[in-house]
Amino acid sequence: MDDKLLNLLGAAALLVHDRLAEAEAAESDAAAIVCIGCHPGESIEEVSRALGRSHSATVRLVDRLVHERLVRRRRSATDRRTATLHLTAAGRRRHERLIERRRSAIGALASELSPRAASDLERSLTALLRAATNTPEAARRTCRLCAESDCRPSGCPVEQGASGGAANGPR
Amino acid sequence: MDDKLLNLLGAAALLVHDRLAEAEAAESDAAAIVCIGCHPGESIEEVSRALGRSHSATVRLVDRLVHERLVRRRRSATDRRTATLHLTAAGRRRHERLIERRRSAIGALASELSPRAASDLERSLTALLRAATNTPEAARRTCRLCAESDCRPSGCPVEQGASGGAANGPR
DNA sequence: ACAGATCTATGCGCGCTGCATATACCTGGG
DNA sequence: CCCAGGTATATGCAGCGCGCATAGATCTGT
Repeated sequence: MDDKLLNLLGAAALLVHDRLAEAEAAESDAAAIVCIGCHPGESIEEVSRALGRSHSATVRLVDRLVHERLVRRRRSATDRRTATLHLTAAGRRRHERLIERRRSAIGALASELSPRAASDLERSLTALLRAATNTPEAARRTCRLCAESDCRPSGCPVEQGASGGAANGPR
Repeated sequence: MDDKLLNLLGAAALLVHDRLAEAEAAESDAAAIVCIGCHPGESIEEVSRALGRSHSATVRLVDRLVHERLVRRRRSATDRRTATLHLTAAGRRRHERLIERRRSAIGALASELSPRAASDLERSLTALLRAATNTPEAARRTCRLCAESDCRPSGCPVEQGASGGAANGPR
């Protein structure tokens, strides 16, 4: 395996991450908004696994978002221990804004690519993501900031990898 | 521009970042070790710019590393305000270990790729990194975790982008 | 020689974290 | 029916790393 490729991959990941951080579209709060926005009704426990944070950290995180009137926390009807989380109208607007910022931050990078380079990149990243994702949990984690509506129609390679099948899910 | 590609790029960056974080080879302390290891004698101010942290945060960071006997802080002979930073022997060992962890974390991802996909990825990432880097400062920042010895021999696209030229630096 | 810039260092308060624990609730075995 | 063990949320606590504001030392140009 080519050591230079490893550096390129690491550097590119860092570059993308930095640009997202500048756009305030990276990590924690943003991921929670996206997570709750795409999967309404999930519990704190589920969100904490998708975010890779401890349960208590997620509790405080949700506290903050509730305090900012972005998230509503209700008790489940069927299991009165668990909370069900939903975005408020303001939360949905924030979600939209996050997706938009993410799109433009990454778009600013990708727009420099030639069509040829773009299709090379899409093919090779698809292979990388599919191979690296084994479980649905890992898929949730990897896609925790994605705009799912952009990916789903043409098939998310992360989810495909997670479902174990080679191409399009279990047969 | 294809919105799906944006998601793929964002997800892959997150995946790589998470794997590096698990390997404790991401951010702050690690970046400082690599930074000082590759550019011995630099000042706290220079390191803080490469890391993208405030000056005071970098002072405390260096304090910690000095306290762990990984870094030596001396005063410059020519400018007695500035500190010159160097790794100790233990620091160099840590540097080696970090590079090794990073290599294996990213290698575990990249090793799944077919030779064809790997060369596609290398070409397209090279284009991406070159286009996204305009200044030497940005290059330092993007490469703050790289194993420079792996990249330099065959030309780092980040540095080439930073030096302003289209291909191989200014003519 | 003095003013302003530059570099390092520190006091302070804040925000987020994980650990340990408390409380509430569900589930299954007797 | 009741109780033990598991699960989910919430909270007290202490620690860490951060940035802001500022102090002190040193350089540079006029």
